[in-house]
Amino acid sequence: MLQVAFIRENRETVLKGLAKRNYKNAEEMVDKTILADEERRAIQTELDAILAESNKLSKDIGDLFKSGETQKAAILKQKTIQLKDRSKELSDNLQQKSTDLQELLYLIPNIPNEIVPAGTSAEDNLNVFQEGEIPKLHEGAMPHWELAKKYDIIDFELGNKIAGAGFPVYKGKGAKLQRALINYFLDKNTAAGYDEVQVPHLVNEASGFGTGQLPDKEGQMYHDATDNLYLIPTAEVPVTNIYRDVILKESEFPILKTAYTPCFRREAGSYGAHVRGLNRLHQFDKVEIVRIEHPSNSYAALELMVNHVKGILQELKLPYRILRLCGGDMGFTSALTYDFEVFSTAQDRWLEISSVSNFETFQANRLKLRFKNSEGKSELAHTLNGSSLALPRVLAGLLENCQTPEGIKIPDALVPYCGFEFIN
RNA sequence: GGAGAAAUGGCAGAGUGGUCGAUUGCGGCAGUCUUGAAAACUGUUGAGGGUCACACCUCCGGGGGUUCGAAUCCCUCUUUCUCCGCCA
Repeated sequence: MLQVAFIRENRETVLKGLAKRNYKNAEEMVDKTILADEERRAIQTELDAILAESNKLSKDIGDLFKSGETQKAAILKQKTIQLKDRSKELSDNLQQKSTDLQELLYLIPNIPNEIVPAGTSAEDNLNVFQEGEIPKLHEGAMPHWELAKKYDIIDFELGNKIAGAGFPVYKGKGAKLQRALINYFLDKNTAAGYDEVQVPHLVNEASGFGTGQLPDKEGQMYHDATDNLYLIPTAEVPVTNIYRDVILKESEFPILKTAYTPCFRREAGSYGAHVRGLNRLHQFDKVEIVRIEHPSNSYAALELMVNHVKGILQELKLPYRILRLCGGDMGFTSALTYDFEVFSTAQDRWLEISSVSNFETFQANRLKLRFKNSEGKSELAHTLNGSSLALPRVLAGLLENCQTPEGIKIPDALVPYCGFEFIN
């Protein structure tokens, strides 16, 4: 959520940023917001004046009672009763106007960083880096869903029987490889200074609002209506919300957290060839990294995160590229996002495996995540997060790119974690 | 799930209707002393709105009510603790 004072003082910058996102009705929305804010403050000012007067009268009444001048006190009482009617009215108006303003602010996405390319779709993302050799596969090489069946390591039909489409069952070496990847990623992250946490997989409404999943992505999360809890779509939600309503000391920066969690996404309405196998699931595993940073350091931190993920992919020897997302493809809350994609040789397409973003103060403003700056004033912190990494597509890329006529050759870095070199 | 107790500033802990946004202690920060540190002493130290800056307004778990006036009284919800029940 943008700060209303920022919108008020930087109307043109905000409009320019929203244009880059192809945000509809930007001008109307922004002006409505500015107007609502003005109205809110006008009501507040009037209300404050009345409350001040009424506070003063109440004190006087107290004094009069003490000195026994009950007649005079009775006269003042009459006055305060009138003020009370008016203040009640104003405070109702204020509440309504504040809610209106809040609702408008919830609908306005983050302003993209200057270097974010303009564009409307994935086509316009900027390829900023690519490395790793795309292997030449042998005759009869298969996509991962066929390999999964051939070696009996992932059973999609069985998952469908138990829960539904998009809930695979990992079996034998497949299950073990999952566990190996999770441990490997966590170890890489903790070695890089990220502090490991285990967090709830269900979150309340306040947490959903804090990181920006609510109110706009309501339908993408599984929701338990009985207790009003949401299954997390990513560890970003519970981990970042650790710092909701927190005022940090400047010396506490930077804060680095990593967590493994399953992720749940309803992903309603997307079916077809591109969602086969592991490409898109309702439940998947992911290891996440989260940073809370001083505003002056957040873009340096973003670079560190990008390099960290690079390091892992290099060690796994997977061919990958890095995209700087364009305004139209970026998430609602992000100011700058780099997507990592691994090349799936057998499918002949790139698969997104990580998304690393700087949210600047957008989440912090919702979270009320602040720090005391050197002048002793509260200032919003910057939040960042990235996948390090999402399992299913790494697994898909790994199965497809590492396949040989003899079986799947496990990358060296993972062998100590899974205890076998081949799936055959 | 049942019964009882509680919820106050970073922490501890006073405050049961009228200069209480809140005594005090610890912690934090600044200073004095010291070569430096510790100790001691002095000062300072919640958040939000509003203002050029003041003034002023709001907040004592959340919401509502009584009253001219509520941290203090009433209702309600939530959470925590203790006891009982159930249980991986």
